[in-house]
Amino acid sequence: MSKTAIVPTRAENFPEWYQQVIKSADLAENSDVRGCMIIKPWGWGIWENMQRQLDAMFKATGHVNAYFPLFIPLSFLEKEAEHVEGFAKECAVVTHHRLEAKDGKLVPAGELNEPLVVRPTSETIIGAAYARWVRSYRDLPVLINQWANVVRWEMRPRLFLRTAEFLWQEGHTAHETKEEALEETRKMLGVYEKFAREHLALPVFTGAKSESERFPGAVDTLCIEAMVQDRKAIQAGTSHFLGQNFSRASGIEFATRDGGREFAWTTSWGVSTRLIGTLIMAHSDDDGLVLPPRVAPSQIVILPVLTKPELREAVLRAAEELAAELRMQTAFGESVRVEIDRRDIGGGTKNWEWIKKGVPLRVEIGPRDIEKGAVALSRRDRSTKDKEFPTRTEFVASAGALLESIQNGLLARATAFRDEHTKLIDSADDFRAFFTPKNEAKPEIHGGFALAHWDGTAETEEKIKEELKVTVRCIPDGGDDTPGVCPFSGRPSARRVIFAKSY
RNA sequence: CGGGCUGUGGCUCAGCUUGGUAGAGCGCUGCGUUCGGGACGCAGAGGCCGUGGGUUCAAAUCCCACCAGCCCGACCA
Repeated sequence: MSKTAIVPTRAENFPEWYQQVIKSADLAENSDVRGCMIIKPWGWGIWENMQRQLDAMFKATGHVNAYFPLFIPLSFLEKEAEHVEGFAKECAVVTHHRLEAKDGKLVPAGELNEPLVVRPTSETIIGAAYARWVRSYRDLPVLINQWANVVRWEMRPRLFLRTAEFLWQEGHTAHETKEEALEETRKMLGVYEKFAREHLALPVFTGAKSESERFPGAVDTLCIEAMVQDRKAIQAGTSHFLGQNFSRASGIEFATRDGGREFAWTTSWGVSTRLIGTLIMAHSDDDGLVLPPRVAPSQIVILPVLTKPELREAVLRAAEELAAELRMQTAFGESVRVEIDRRDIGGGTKNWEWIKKGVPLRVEIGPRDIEKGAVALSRRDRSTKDKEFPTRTEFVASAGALLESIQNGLLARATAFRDEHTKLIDSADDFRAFFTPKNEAKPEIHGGFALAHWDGTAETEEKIKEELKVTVRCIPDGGDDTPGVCPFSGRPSARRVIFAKSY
């Protein structure tokens, strides 16, 4: 048995492995406020890349950015009945606006006339603004996105996957017609799917949520659903068709082309820092984080071999020169991101730190390499022992292609994994067997996505959830839509849906 | 919000049963030897033992209360 950098391994204890990967890669940590995390530079670097790349895709589809307030008047939240019900239990509420010293302590003072809710999402406050901005069909569509933090007071937080405060983007659009709004909802789901696949190397299923999993207040919730290495599903992004529910609640009304009045058709769509958690669980291994090059804060780290003091200067200079040449190369249409680790610590320790951080390419350069005009190259998608020795020139010329091949390799691997654990299931017994671990005391990784028929009722869904903790993750687009029989109720089923345990 | 467990240097923990001068490993700092796969030696810094009260000549240790965290449940787009 070989030693792994992460203890325990994925097979031994997946949730604990996940925490250790984050810690070892120095991505984030829990803060002094329960449920809130500190995102450290390496983790933030990933988010910055996601933001930059997604933002470009939003702009390319005609959206602009704006910013709406963190605080929402309580009365706004009350406007949409289902919305209230969905979020009321997890809202942080601001009731005072001042602190006064009393017995050496600070106590809240200056009670607000109307409490303010820290946004759990922004439909209501953005709706109120749109109601003022939209007068005529000529004012439509409104295509706005905002990058923001939101707060949902979660009982059981987990770094990146579910935190009380998290970062996201929320797009909010208003349209003249139902068809246009539906098209927008679809279009943005497509953007998410493409981003997940091409940038995060995550194959995802797209589809619609069942009634019970729908966004509170939405007519329809579309989602991208990913599978991670413990074979559970994770909702990685959602796009909602809100119909006229929110425009009616907020009064987004416009004069139609024929002189009538109508409520606008709205959508909203978002992805969050949860994508980072998804990324970690999808690609990382027992030696730590594995990053798709496209979102890696640094794609190549140069590790100068600093042995003899008299050679130090020369080695560092060679490292600088190599870095400069690499930065002139491109991968994915951007210039290659390179950093040099100049720290004077043990070479082995340093190397392992970068393995755990998941940097795609590690390049050692020392006196012997300089002499031979070579570098020692290691890829994060290969064994940690593998080392190649291309010439320096070869390496520089191939750097971009190497990164792209790592990116493609990760996607291929994740796709194979997902396909291997996606099964057509037709009987209730097979379904139970699929989702039941062999060792109840210490459940092993089991299950996956079950493509099974479902009668479409919330009762059947609830029954399955009770028994197996398995839910309908999505009613997938495309694929097999032949009718069948629901194995749980015997009633007719319009088509197969994806069942899985989920995050 | 229920049930269980845990709070001791930066981190992981021992010490508590049976009260008597605060411990280890890792990490950190300095010096030296090392260095192409997780180095070693020596010297050092660093702690109101979660908080408050009680018992006692004496409390990390016993008792009570509170606070915080973790796990399990409930809850969760």
